[in-house]
Amino acid sequence: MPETARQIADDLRARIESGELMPGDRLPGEPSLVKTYGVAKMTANQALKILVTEGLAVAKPGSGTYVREFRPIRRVANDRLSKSRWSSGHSIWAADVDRRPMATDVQVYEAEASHQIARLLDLEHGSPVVVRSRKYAVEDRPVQLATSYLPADLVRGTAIAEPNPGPGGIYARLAELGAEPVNFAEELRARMPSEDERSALNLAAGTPVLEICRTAFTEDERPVEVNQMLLDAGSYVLEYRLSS
Amino acid sequence: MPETARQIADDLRARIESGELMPGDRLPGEPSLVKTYGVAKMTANQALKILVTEGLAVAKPGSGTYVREFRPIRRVANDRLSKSRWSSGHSIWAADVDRRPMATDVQVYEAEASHQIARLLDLEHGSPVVVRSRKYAVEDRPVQLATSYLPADLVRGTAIAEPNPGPGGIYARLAELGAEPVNFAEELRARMPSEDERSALNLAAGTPVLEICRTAFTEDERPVEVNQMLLDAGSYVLEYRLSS
DNA sequence: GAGTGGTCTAGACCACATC
DNA sequence: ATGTGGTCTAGACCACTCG
Repeated sequence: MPETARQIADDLRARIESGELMPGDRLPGEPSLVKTYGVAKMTANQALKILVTEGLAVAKPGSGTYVREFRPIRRVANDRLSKSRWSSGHSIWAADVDRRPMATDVQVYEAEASHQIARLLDLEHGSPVVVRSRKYAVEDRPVQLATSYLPADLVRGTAIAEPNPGPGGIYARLAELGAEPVNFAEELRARMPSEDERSALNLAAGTPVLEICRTAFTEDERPVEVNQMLLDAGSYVLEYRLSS
Repeated sequence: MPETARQIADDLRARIESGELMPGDRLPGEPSLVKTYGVAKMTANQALKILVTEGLAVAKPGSGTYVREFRPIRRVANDRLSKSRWSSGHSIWAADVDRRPMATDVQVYEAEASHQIARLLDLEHGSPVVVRSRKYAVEDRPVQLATSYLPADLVRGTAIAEPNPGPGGIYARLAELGAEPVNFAEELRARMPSEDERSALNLAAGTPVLEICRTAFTEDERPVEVNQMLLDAGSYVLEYRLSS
């Protein structure tokens, strides 16, 4: 009778999806599964691990394995300017709107542009760039890493090169420099995190990350900022609004 | 000496990230790891499985475990109308532009709107909707599932209720009905797939999915279509362009 | 202290690939 | 026919949490 671990996982998954086991509930433990299914302890362990890697459950050593909860943050890409006329409110996933990530651990320094960054910013390889690296957290839980790159020749000596760029953020400062960003291109991808990323974001196993690379352009199509973001996919729902 | 499986996985991961092992290369097999690390076979198995669930490797039973390749398709959300002035070409991830997904397995039928769909389409719960379900594939590999819902009162009896909606697709037909979609809202989320989804998309373990729910609105802000998509995250890079 | 998940071993059988 | 990954067992030790 092989395939046992998967079948146990299937059983438990069905009980989760049917609503019998609700988010936050404790799943049957390993000893319980050993008894009810007549399998070895390690098989029971693997069955639970399947649910964990699927993102359906979270293991708390010493306590139990629990059905995962999903309470995402809503990130509206067109936030700054869209008057959000059509379709505000018609959302498919419930999300806490009021929980807003706060920036922590801001680090600012100057470095040489990598090939990739240089290409995106229309710079020579090795040109100096100001790097702004920061972590965002909600209720002490990290949810996003972000690193911005700006041409050093443009922003050196301004508030943009300081940890706190002042009211309105770096975009307000860029506008004051005559380089207001008005167009944005976002490239987006989902994947599993590396070990480093998993520990930095304190991710449970089975949680993917959303990798976003946003380039900001001025009115005359000059790239002035590249922002590389890494989001905990279990904490975010992204929203985009597009018009013809 | 516990933590062995993770350490072996760390070693192999480092060799992948350093470029010593390239995409498509074969990783050391279980017997090899048993010898070089002096561990039990199952520990070697788990080490390889860690890399698989991280999406870094693909196991081919009977053959070996290989470094995964990433050759995404580019999906430009603003495709239809953006003149793509600023920043075409400045992309961060290499992507095959010419590989375009083709629709297969188109199914069209009428059903009653669920709570969710009814709310998004501004309909009464249980109102009739036309459902268009289809699968997209590239070179015989499935990459996307999509299901569209449209008010049956609007589209019943038109080409939209046929498997092949004709040139220009259903949006051209909607325009002919005086309900041309001009505004779109996309909600997006990444997560691990269910078993059903994994088999439908033929996903390797360790591959997340991108879940997109797009609502299309007419000029007078009336929702006329809800399209729920499920993308193989290992096959896609999404691009969005935003303007002030 | 009792219970939990996490991990490892040593050995076994299977289905499948490749040759 | 050989080698591969996939899985299971039975028993063991650990670190942790909880009452």
